[in-house]
Amino acid sequence: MGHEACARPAAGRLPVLILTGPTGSGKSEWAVRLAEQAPVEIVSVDSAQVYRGMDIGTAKPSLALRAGVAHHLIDVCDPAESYSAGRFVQDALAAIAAIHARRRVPLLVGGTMLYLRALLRGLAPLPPASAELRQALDARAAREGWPALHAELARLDAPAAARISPNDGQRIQRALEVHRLTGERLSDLQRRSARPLQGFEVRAWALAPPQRAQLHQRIAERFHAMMTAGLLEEVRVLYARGDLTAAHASMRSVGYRQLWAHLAGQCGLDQAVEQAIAATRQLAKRQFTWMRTEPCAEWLDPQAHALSWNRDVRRELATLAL
RNA sequence: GGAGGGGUACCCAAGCGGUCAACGGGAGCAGACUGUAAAUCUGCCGGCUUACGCCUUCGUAGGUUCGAAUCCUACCCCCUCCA
Repeated sequence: MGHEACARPAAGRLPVLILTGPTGSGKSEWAVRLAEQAPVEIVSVDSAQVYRGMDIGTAKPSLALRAGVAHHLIDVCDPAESYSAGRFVQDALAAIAAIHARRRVPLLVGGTMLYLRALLRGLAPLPPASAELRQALDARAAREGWPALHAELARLDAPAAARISPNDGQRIQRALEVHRLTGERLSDLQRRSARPLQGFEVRAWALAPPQRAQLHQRIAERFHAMMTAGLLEEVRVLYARGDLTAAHASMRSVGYRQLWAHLAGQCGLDQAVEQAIAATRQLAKRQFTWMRTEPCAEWLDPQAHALSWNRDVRRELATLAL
């Protein structure tokens, strides 16, 4: 993905491998199998696996598995905090550097496409979120409605407002926040961004199950398996902590959000499960949309290419002098 | 057997003579996406069509009417209550 992935290697650049795909496409298994047979360490690109205590619902690799194969950027954040794309870029670059220092190859695996894009194309130098500001903006939006704040944004940063829907509270909020924090327009700041992976040789693959219906089937089965594995209990523990709310980024994750609503008495369990499965399908669909706009990843059919991919990558890695 | 209530597009559901291919919601499909992104938002959503438009729909079959998802008749199915 990104232009780097298209460029053919200049000799001597350090390799960075990327394996992405929609939820349930099997990328984690592929990655682990490769890492068991090659000098590869896995860097998770997953906005939910970063949270501690969210294991079953995020399909997090088990501790036993992680003891055998190095995984990075898992369990790095408490669910009461919010992780972010900016933090991910920092953390991922640090992990990549550390892996290279061990003369091994980083394999970035995950489906959080914004994180991947942030790493490949870079983020503008924007300030991090301000909880107080956001709270104030939320309060105003509750009174006046987001369209009113959108109108304000149109006065402060017309180009940004033009791109953002008057109903897109999240983006209106961020644009206003950035303006308030920096005195500059988001649309100006976004013109500047470095390319974090510029110096590396990047190879990217995307697992794309060709049959949507089959993926949907898998997604449903996987969620039911999570329930059997104790997902409801896991969410109940988080619910019982007392310091988390449905508004936390962590608790808005697929599966957690719906089961949280059930625990809060807002719907029956069957309904929550059904909604969680639908939300997972929708997530997978959005991931496809990202994948289609990133022309530089090579698409693979997970059924057809599992063995050949593994073999080809190992062969390629063997030629690298680390 | 008797008394009520109901059958609307993939699902739920409004409509109760024209302005109805039929309000809403869900699901689905497509798209956007720069520090919340497993988030947030946008468009499409009976069929054919780029569109104008045309065609087929509101349990089934008839009927009333210039005109019916909406009124009448018969029939089929579902639910509740009484027997």
